[in-house]
Amino acid sequence: MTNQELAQYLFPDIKDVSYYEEKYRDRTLEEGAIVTRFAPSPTGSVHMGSLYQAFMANQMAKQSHGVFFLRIEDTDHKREVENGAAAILRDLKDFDIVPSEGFSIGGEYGPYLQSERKEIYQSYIKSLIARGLAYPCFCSAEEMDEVRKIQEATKERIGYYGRWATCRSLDNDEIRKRIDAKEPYIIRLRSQGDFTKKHIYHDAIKGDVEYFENDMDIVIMKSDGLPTYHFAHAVDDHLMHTTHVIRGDEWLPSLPIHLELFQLLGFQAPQYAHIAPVMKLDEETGNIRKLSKRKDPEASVHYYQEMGIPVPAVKLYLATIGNTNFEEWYLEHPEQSIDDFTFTFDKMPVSGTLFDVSKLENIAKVYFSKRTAEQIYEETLAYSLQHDPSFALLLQKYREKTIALLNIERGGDRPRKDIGAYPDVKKEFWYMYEELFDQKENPYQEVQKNYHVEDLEEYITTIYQKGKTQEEWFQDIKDFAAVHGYATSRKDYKANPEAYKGQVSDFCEMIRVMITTQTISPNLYDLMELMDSDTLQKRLQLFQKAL
RNA sequence: GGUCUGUUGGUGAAGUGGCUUAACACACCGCCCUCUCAAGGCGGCAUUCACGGGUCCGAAUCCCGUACAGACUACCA
Repeated sequence: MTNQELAQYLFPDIKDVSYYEEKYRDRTLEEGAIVTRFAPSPTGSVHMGSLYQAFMANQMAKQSHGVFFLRIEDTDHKREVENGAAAILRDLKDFDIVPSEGFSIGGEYGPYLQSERKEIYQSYIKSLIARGLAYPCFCSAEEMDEVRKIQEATKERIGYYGRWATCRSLDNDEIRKRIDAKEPYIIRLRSQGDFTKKHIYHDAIKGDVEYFENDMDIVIMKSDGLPTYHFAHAVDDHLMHTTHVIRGDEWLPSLPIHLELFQLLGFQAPQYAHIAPVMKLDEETGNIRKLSKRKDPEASVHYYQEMGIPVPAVKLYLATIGNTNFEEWYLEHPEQSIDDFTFTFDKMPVSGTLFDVSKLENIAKVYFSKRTAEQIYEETLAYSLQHDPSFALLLQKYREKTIALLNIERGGDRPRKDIGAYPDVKKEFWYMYEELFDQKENPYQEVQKNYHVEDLEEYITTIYQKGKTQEEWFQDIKDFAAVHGYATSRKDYKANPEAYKGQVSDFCEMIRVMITTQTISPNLYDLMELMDSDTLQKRLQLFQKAL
């Protein structure tokens, strides 16, 4: 029995590869357009590391007027999660990463679900068998375990290659007999590689990497008739005309396999770009490791939605770690957006990036500082409706007041930067809502100081008036403080601290603590302007009682 | 065990043989300013680029070795 006859016998109804080559023609795109993809397994919600990859791939395609498509790699049904693919699509959409083609979107290079491409893969496997470049293998899992044990004991390379590849030399007629006898089998590649030959591949991100030719007769078709990742990757990315394979660097070690597959199949290999993983410091072991979906809450993209960190801030962070020169560029062009920046592969980090939470926070704060009070109000309301309904009610009740609060020191060259997430609005201004203030028992955190409450009472009852300008207001405080023994200049006070009760700033701190219970708050003048006189009186009495 | 990749301050990092007495950003600390809080400004924070050799007039940058970390080594992707 010849190889051709064996191929025909194994896959009698499978079309010739020329059919598919004809069907999936070259894309017509402009010069330099990047065709790339996001190709996850349908295991449910997207992981931060995957989102990062999808984000970069999307930017690369977009900026080059190329294509970013979504392919679902569901060749392993054991891993599959119900509605996993839909969850992926939704997560991507939440982050404004919208493929232009692919699963549940459509396109001319589909189907984009690998389990629906079985005949396509088999067509190429058939051609490989016909050319003697693939063969059925009947080795059982138990046999393979035995071989591995021997290889471990003798310290040989582990795998199915060379003299270990026992099914490699099976006679075609015997193969046929065993298949007729319903013996289960898989299809392996008949590797032509030589493990002693070393080459250099230029990865778009990693640069030159050294590798030995692959000589493993890897499995290309499983006993269920579906391909393995390696084979599906080669066939799909060829037929879908992917120019750049952007994927995690855990794939780097299988590069030799993929290169050989492309070569034996007669395909032009794509440009590979292996992305370094997002890492995290494991507090238990003290080691750095890949961010894990199971162990780390921040690995889930939903975490950021829960925490109230806006999507654009997360994307800004991804851009920051994605291209090392992005951060500086953004600093120089604060009014521009991510899409105005041109990402390049060679500016992507080569080694793993530690997930930097404080950096994210800072980026979020800067992001918030550029938004308007109305925008923040609306978004905080939307967030609170889901996560903090009672606060949402207050926001609705005091809409104008809240916007006015959010407007304090907003805009201009030096905006405040104290809101980094939606819940911060409550943390920042809770004391301005009577309902929340009343709920707190003994709220004052800073009563250790020797405050002169009698001065405070006098100031509130006789001096303070709403409706003045900030300059007038402050002049009043200064005058009052001076009369009551506070230093009006820092230098005076420093020169002779014994002579004063304190500085004007100490007097102001007292007012601040009385109103807000804390020593840090937005501009006191604005807060007082937004508080009615009854409330002010109440706060004064409460404060006196607390001291 | 084997193969591959990486290693620059607390963190992200720039750096591709001389312009580096190692940018920039975050964090932290200090000072200044605004006669309030922030914001802002200035300064401090690696005399040294994991370690050991080598090449060179000259190395964080090139080569070799060691250590450490990570990934892969499935009919998982």
